[in-house]
Amino acid sequence: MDRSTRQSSISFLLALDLLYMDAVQKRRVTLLDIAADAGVSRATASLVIRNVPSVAETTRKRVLRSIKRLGYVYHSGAASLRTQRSNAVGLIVSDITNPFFAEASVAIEERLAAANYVTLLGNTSEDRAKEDRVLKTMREFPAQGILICPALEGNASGGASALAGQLPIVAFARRVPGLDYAGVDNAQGAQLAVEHLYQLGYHQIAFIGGNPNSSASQERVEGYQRALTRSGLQFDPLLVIASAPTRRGGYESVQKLLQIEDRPTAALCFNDVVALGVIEAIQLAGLKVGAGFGVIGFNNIPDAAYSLPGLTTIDTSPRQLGDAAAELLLKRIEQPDSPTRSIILQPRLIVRESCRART
Amino acid sequence: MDRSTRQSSISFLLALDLLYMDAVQKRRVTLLDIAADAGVSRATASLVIRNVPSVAETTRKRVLRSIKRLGYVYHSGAASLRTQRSNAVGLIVSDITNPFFAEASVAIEERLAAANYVTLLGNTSEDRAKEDRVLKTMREFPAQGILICPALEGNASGGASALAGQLPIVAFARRVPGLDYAGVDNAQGAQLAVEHLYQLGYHQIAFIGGNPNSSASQERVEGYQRALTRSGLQFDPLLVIASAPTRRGGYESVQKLLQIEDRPTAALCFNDVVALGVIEAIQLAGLKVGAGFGVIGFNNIPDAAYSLPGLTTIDTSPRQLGDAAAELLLKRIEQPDSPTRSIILQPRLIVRESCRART
DNA sequence: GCAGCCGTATAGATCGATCTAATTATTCCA
DNA sequence: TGGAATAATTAGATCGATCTATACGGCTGC
Repeated sequence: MDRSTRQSSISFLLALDLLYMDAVQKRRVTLLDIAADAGVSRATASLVIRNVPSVAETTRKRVLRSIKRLGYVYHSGAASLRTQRSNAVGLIVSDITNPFFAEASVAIEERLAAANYVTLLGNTSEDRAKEDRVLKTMREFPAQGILICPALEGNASGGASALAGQLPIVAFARRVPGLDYAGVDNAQGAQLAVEHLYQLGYHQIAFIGGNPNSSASQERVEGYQRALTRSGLQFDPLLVIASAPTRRGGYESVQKLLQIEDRPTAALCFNDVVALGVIEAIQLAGLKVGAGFGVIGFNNIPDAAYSLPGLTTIDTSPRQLGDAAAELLLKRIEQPDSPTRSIILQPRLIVRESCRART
Repeated sequence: MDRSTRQSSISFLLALDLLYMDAVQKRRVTLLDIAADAGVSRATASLVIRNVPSVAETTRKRVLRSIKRLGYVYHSGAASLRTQRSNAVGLIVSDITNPFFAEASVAIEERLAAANYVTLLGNTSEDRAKEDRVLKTMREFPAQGILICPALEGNASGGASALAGQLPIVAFARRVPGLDYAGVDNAQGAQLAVEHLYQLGYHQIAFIGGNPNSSASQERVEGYQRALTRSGLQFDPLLVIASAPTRRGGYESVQKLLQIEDRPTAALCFNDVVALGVIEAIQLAGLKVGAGFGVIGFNNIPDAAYSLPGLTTIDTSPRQLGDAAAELLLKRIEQPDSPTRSIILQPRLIVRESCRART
């Protein structure tokens, strides 16, 4: 069946086609079919589906009727090839199982969808090799831009850095040298937390959790240290206990914490999930979270409000973060050669019951 | 600059091109450029990048060198158009913020990536309108198949059902009539839980959480009811308390629970997150979770092991679920006309401390 | 009556790959 | 050494849309 002859003997071949569709194979209905059916050219049909105003009302109606009648489905892949815009953006997350990233991802997906982009998801599970694979796939797709929270291990995303000039790409939550960045003022957040603890009378403060490779962790430790110094307290590297950023990580860190002589009276945790693990373990050890032992988290995930005791934490609003990151990327797609930008969100202290005035 | 003339006067124009690339605009390097540079045809270049063996070793090397030299990037979008395979699959989740779905999504993304598919993410936030929009976008993309956990509100995904014949599509975690389905034997899980409670001496058992519109919830309530009956207990609709499937939902449900005369002594919760909320609220009310009041969750999320007390729960292995769902979809993409299939995973009881023998 | 213009419609080239069918090089064996 | 068999290569069509440049009919105004 020769495609180019179809236009000439419209209705006859159409009937044939419909028969074939059910019996042999469902051939895709294309603009050419629509054009033939409506008695216009491919070009005109294209104008109609794109809502270009220069089409006479009567023809538009006729084309729309054909579209409905034949069950036409738009093929954006084909359009992408011609327009050179795939309307796809890659979202690379180190661990979408982490509530903070999950929230941020939702915000990103929403913002992108609103701007008419499809989100390509890649979860790296903190694995650099997987990250490189995903990056490659997305670039070849080709995605019009990429949002990435780089996997840890090593200090920066080599793959992502390398693409910097070639593809709009924005880092979020973790810095990558040379890239646009949306993040939280981690140092400031940690500082707020430590000052709060200090004012309540906690003077032996540990920092629990976080991977030393992550910029987020580095910045938080930095703020922690700065606040200690400003309050006239001594910074002791032994009080910084690294762990996986999970509940389990927090739980297990407490064992180390309890072995320290001159045992800490409070802990600033890398994030809320870690903090919840710390709380369980501390309580299990017979200490009283809230009065005897102060705990502060980071991120203010929904669960934080419903733990017992309620978790005092630093709000970092992942949704805003995701929104900001998506916004940065959209801007960069528009202007690929603009200078790199950063958006740093200011965190807030949320006071609950997990650290009250020390008795 | 005429594209078709380029092939004839290779090196001269190439030099020009490179100059232009930096200065004016970076034109994409295509297979035609590679072919010209390597002194072969477009077709041969294509054979090389696809690793087709029928290419002489010397030409292969020559082409590969050109690819590297010109910095060629494969364009799968163009290939998709020709091969009619986009290598993209849509993943539509009602709420990826829910740890259960997050885990399942990770497994899905991994399985799809292994099969060389890109995952298009759509988060519906339980919003049917958003769901329809996402479905449309993905169908037009065009995705080769779709994995969907339909949004609630109404009882079935109208949009998804409608696409059943036209596009490979698999439902997971929540049933959709007429579609392939990967899910958990919810009734069986609930039954295990109730039997466990009964044997430990809890005879006044409530069911907390879950949206009556979700098939998962319906099935769990069904199993709950069946187990009660088998154990010779009375089913009381008042003991079934609906709520959002969140920590907050569980927390708030406890208020209603405590107002019931002849107050329940145990609760089977719709999921672990709800259960954690229930535990907090119950403890706040001065009851003792574990001995005085039994709580069982559903899903066995990582947090369940680290709550205090450890949460007895029904393991539903979201990763396996995601894996099974992806598997179903891949099979259906291969054989679009095969009869619909279901994979129902069998849950296991995980005993921890949140319900011990009733004292 | 004719140039000029506006509103519509369209033919044909194009995006960047792959596929088909045919062509050219090379090898092998009688 | 000739001719068949096999290996390697390629021209041109194709996927399904959009874009550019042009054509055409009708209307205005001088």
